[in-house]
Amino acid sequence: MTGGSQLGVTAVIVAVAGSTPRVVTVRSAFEVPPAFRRGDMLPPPRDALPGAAFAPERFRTLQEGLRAVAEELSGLSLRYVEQLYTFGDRHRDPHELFGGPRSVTVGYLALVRDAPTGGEAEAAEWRDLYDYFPWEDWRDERPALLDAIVLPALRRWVQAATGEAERDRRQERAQLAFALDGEGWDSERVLERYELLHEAGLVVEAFRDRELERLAGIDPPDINTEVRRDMPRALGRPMARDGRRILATALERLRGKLKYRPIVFELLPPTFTLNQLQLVVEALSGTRLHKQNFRRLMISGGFVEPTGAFESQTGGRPAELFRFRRQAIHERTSARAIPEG
Amino acid sequence: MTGGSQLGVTAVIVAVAGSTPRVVTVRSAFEVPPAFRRGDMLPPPRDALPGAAFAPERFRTLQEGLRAVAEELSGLSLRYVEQLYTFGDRHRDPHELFGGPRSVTVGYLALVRDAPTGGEAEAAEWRDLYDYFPWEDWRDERPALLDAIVLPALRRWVQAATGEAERDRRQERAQLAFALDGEGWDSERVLERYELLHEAGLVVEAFRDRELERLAGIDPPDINTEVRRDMPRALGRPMARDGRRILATALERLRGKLKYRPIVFELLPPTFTLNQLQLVVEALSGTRLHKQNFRRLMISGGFVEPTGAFESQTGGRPAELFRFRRQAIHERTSARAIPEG
DNA sequence: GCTATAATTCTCATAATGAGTATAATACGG
DNA sequence: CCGTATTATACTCATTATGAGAATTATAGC
Repeated sequence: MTGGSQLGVTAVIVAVAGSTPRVVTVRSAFEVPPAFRRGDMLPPPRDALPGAAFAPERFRTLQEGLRAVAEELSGLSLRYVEQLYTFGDRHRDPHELFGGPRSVTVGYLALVRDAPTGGEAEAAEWRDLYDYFPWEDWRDERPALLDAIVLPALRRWVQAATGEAERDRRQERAQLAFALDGEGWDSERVLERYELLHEAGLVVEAFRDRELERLAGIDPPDINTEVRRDMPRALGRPMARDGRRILATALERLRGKLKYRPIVFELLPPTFTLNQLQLVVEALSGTRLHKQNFRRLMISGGFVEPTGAFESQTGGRPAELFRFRRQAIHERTSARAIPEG
Repeated sequence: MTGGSQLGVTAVIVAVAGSTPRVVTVRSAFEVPPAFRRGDMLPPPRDALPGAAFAPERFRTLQEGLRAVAEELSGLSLRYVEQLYTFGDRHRDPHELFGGPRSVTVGYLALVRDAPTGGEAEAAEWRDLYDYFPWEDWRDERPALLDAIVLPALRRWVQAATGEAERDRRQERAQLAFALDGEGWDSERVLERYELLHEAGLVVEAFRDRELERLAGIDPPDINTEVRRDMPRALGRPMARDGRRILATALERLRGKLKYRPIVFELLPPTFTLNQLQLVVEALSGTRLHKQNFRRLMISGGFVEPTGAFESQTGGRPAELFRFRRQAIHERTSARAIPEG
């Protein structure tokens, strides 16, 4: 059809265990056909997002196709599923470089309750989300690698621009995404940051993509590759294909939605303490929240109601168990769902 | 090629002329192959959203493909383009009913400055957005057709449910989308409302879809069809295929985004009065805003700055011309972009 | 100069927010 | 049984944001 494009679905399946946000990954297939392999290549990334070709004859909707992928892969039945974005850039799948069709995939975000630990299905593995984006976790402190690695490298990248106009553009983008001058980090700009790092040659994928283009006989445009073989993974764990781009899109959407829709509850058991709830929100937003104000917003905002039961394994005063108020979805639509401080 | 699916792109191109929100439509092709046509069919809807099959060999990205569609169609060069959603439900394109492949389309929202009136390109036409969703325009008053037609019909639909559980589900959905009991209309739930009307058989498309399934020899599930040939278009102007669903998705996104990102400015000339700005926001949000507070938010929120020039064709005191402050994008990310009252 | 019209500025009560301090209920070591 | 550490929960307060409206200003047309 249409000169060959292949449609698939890709899942970003997220859970939070305690205060660790986790995502399902599978082992990646080798990205380079045997005929093109060479001995000195970067090892292929082990992690990929679960996905499959979309089979229209089997499924009434794309989302059904996605649910099937998740079930077949890990036995997980997804609670909350939301379409994210459709990725169709040229060469997003390396197979296209070696004669394959254009690969287009519809990315989905799915939320599940906690992570079934340990011995689950074959290839599926849960990984810490921040392994892929260490610069996004500001819960304990401003991530050290920002000042140690990212910002200096970005400044060099800005300076290395040819022409003043291009330098200004780079400066503005770096400022907006990474708050170069220290003020104004926007926790939601996850995708913008990842794409900037890719463009500046600071993630392993940038190096790999260039190498693949060379192998395929395309002369890649010369990008600034700070990343060498000897410093792989300095900026987060890589993923196969454009996996990290899709993952960044998911985290960005999640952080944005958290603020005005009560979706955290999809990640929690039926009853929970306010502290558990807060830890989950913090895990995803990557920031710390003011405990008392968080509690105030949840209760007076009508998001939760007390059950009367208590949890006493707290180490201090027992905490009351709450449940989500489903009617909250109806009321006060423009209510914020998490406070700032 | 995974059992045959056809990938396309579809554009929702929006402009606002004065206080009228408009969208580009093209003439629709006949939806039923000649061999299946019958004399007593509903006339095919004249309006369709512009779109085309995606040609991967021509375009590096899906968005490039979309821009090309828009240019070839109307000579429009799009200022602002945003991917909306990918539509891939079975039978969304009637051709699939008659042996065609599954049709999947990536919908885009595009904003352009004003509408080039009159003699534009071949098939393209600008139409009032609210022709398709008359129940969404609350600027002058609560739309009369809500109480006259929609709510009574929805109540009948709720009552007609088989089984109490299903009735409760319908009741809750109708309440959430249309504020059945009078309180709590949420201007953002555009898609939910359209889909509910479709499911309740209150838009012409519901009738048409059933008719098409009959023609194709599929026995359609019996839905409640309030809509008859003799009352077509009572609930808005129909569109070919799932055009109105895509359009509803676009309006919903637009209304949502308006609240926290300064995108209105994409629709305005470089300088404008605050009244013009307000009229455009109102045109899209479908509500009236408090003039003084709107002004306060725009100025103190840093979205606009005065130019010193004035517009004197106002009929009263001349209004100062303002321009958009691009830096506003950087500052205060969580700032609201329109006030409530 | 008077009037109609619309833009603009100001005022004010109320609610929401950010940041604390104070108090309550448990476990545990002595 | 008491004191202490620990965590949950309640309460306070200053500041800002919001919704609503009155008052003032600048034009056009008679």
